[in-house]
Amino acid sequence: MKEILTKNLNANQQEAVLCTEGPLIIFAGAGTGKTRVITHRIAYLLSIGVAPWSILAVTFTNKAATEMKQRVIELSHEMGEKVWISTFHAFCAYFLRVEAVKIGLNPNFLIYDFGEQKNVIKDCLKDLNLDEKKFKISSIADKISRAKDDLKTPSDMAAQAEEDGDFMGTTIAKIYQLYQKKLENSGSLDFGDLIMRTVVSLEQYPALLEHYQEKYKYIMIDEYQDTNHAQYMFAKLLAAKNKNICVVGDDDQSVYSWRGADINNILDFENDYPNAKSVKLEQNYRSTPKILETAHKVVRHNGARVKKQLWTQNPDDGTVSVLNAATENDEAAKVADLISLKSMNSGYNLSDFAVFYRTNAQSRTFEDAFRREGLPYVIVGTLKFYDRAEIKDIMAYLKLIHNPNDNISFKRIINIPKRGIGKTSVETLEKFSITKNISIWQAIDSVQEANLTKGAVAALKSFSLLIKGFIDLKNNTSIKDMAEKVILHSGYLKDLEVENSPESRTKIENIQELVSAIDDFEKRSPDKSLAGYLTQITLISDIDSLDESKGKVTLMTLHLAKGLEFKNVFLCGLEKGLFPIGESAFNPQELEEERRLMYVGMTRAIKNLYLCWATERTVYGKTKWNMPSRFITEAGFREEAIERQQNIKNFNQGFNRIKWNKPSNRQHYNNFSRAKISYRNEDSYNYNDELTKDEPLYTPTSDSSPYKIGTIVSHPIFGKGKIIEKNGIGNDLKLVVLFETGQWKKLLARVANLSVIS
DNA sequence: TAGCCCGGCGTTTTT
DNA sequence: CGCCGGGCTA
Repeated sequence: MKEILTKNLNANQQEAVLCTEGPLIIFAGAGTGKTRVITHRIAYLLSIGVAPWSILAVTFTNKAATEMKQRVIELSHEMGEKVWISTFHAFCAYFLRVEAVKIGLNPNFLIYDFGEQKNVIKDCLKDLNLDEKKFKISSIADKISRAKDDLKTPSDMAAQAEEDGDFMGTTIAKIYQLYQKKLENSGSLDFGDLIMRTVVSLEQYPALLEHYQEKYKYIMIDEYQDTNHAQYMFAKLLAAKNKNICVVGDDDQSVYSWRGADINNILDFENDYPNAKSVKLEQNYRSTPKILETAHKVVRHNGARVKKQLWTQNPDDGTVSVLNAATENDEAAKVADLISLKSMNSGYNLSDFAVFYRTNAQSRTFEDAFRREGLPYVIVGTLKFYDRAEIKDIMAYLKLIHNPNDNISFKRIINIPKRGIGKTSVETLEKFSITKNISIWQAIDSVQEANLTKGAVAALKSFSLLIKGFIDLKNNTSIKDMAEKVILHSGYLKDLEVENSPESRTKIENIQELVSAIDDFEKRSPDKSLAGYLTQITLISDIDSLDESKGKVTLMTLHLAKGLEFKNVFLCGLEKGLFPIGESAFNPQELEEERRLMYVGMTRAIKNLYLCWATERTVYGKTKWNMPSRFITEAGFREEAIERQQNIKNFNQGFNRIKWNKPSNRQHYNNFSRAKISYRNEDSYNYNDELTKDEPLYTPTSDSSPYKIGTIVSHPIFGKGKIIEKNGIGNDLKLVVLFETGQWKKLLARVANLSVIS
């Protein structure tokens, strides 16, 4: 068995797999077979007689957890099924549900997502008479979340603020306190509570802690570099008895400090567990040596890191190159061109391409360019399916049916669809409920006392009847039927049907999708309760369903790219001020995190890596001239010369001529390549010839040459390329060809020796 | 109560 | 530039 489980592993991987007892830290660099090691280690534990229910493996994403679980099952079959593999949050939610009574928690608690958290905070500000302009909701939400990450209670926060003489902090502590009270009143927990309540309960109830310590004799924590203090304590408490804790991570890929992750957890592991064994996985199975070298050149600029360097036996093919564009539209157009070129002529599928950017706002130009080019793409975003308004509305109904005291859900749907219960009515009712110390729902029953208009009272009564009707059905109706009844009887669907706009039709489709997702859940999940469903929903995200994007280019932020790999990667917007973003260049710690993000992005690439930047970029309606990102120079691309051509005016005339005379799909090549900038490293040249200033960019329509814009050609030295500009005719015909390496050349057709491919 | 207009604001976001 | 939310008006 041991042989079977280790024969496909390298020496270091084997060492990690076979080390089962005592604390172990595995530094697993990008693409070094981390999941392989974790899953084999679990399988090995099972093979030597460890009971499956005594192994606990936690990660951060559902995607990682699902994948891990699947691979463990492949290796260990039924035994693998019984191993607990999940996210921190899912485990804690389960723990709190099971132990709720013991630890004084409402066992029917639901989980508030970020949007609901913000609504609660908004209510708190109103109650405390605080100005939303002074106390920004999202920043308060952030502070409260960070406090929970650090296991700080409202009074901890208040004490700290007083010690520091921090008036703002004192107020935030008050908000935090009220916020907790409101969560408790509505029987809800937020994400941070899941972890914090678990840790606090384990600390508070020694018998409980001992039980779980006994149960989980082997603990594995994935992505350890991203753990926050609460998660760190969680692992530490559970492992304290048996000390069989195995953490896996890569300090070079820690990019979530702004969410409370503490990179010191991984850096200090060997101090926490003095007899810990440490294994470094440095052989990379993903990328070319060139990509790894370039990525290392960047990340080695960081001070706070464990020294290590990835190496590989992979062949040294593929390219790393810098792609400069004139504007953000030009950047997107060039990327789109390269992708269509390579996918049509070099045997790549569209799903082999990914475009990464630092901010979500950058996705727009790519969407435009891809649509123009007819390239299918998928944006993996933060807007989850379950974040869509119509989905949240239906979910709010379900939540309210589950727990009518949920004020946030109540307020969300009280007037959706419109029932004539406006802001003022709700406000009056809520104030009334606060004075009576009951939920808004409960207040409806004594609504006569609340000084409301007759119409509002009647509307509230009928709303109350509607919800009560649903509640009566709750125990003998499936969730799917319940959802369908809600959609129908609330009038929600009817409103959308009457509207009959493209948007409303999309909403109806989404709602239908929700119903089938619910159906699916009820068929597959062992826990078919409404509470089970609502919990599961809150804990999933967009990226979990990424696999479906076959045949499409993937667009996403760098943060979402972690853990993925693509044959061709475009890192875009590599400009000063954009990446590293904002002021972070001035703060060493933030700069190092940005650099790790760059490293994460680079190490996603299997074959070809493009570092893209635009000389000019319009952000928030303002056009700015940019310098290339320091990460480009750190990657070893020497800045040979930067000389900007300012002749934009002349150029725009050319643009206009193209636009009016030939409204083709090429118009996004306006102000093409005005920057004369060249970069080189050892074996990757990227020299942009300067275009002659006065040439007309107008392309004659009567032209018999085989070279058209969009034609794919092959050059004896530069390889395959696509014609993206042409000027002149006959012997003077000049072409601008964008080659697969990302470099582009201006060529005189007469002498260039091009052959037409398609 | 509901719809419109204006002003402020705009990193990243595993759960 | 474009979105969202608050405040004002019909």
